[in-house]
Amino acid sequence: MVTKQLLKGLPEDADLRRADSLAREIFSDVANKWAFLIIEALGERTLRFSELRKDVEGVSHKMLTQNLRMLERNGLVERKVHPTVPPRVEYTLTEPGQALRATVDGMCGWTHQYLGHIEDARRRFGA
Amino acid sequence: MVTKQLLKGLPEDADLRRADSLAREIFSDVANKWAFLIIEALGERTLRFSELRKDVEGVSHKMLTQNLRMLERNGLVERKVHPTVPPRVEYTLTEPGQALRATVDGMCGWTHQYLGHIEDARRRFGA
DNA sequence: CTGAATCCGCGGGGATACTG
DNA sequence: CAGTATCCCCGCGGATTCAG
Repeated sequence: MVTKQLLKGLPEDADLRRADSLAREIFSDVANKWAFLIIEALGERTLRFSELRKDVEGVSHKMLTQNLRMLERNGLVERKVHPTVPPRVEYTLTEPGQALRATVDGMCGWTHQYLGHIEDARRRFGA
Repeated sequence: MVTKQLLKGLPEDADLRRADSLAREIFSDVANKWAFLIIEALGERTLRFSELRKDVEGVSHKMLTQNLRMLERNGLVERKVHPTVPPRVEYTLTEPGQALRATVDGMCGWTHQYLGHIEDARRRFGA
């Protein structure tokens, strides 16, 4: 199983362990609510900071910048600054970002599909 | 786009809004690092609490219980208690859980595939 | 408009101890 | 072994301010 190797750090070899720890780090970075919502919001579009702020409901100024920096650092979004006044900054998913979006979309679909199941489960759990 | 409706709460109709807010809630619950790692660890296997604790590296006792409760509440994992002594509790992914695992697996694959890209991006960002 | 920096409160989350 | 409860602290994350 590919994921076992990815996530569990078999102590075979120094390089493998490095890659593995890096992978876990990336995983921790990206597997968070805001990152997902941002990726989803971007989709195939290019959006400005302020537009993202509106689209990603409930995100604070700070969290948005923070996550955008993180995504940029990992090469998931590209940040393009237009040196106008007032400044205009646009964010776009890179190819790796697009690839991950497929996963996020999958999760959105999943949520839709199982909304009913989940509501039921919650009712049952309430007891 | 299905996800837009899912994540942005179009104010059409009361039921739609309810479903949407629920969806966002679920999304917030599940889109977190520990939940993903737990789902990944469970895979097709059934694991005991202590086994999970070992497999999901770095998770604390508290976080594990907390996330397991959450996943159980949402019907993603089934919790089976064997009334023996000492007690034995086993966790298994339900069908919805399995379905979501496909997504999580996708993300693991993605991480593998783009490890190189990401390392490069980080180096570039360092400047 | 974008974003860095600062302040600060609250809660996430670890450690520990205790029950069944 | 599994789970709950308590304590406590650090850091997330919101609000605000200042800069470019």
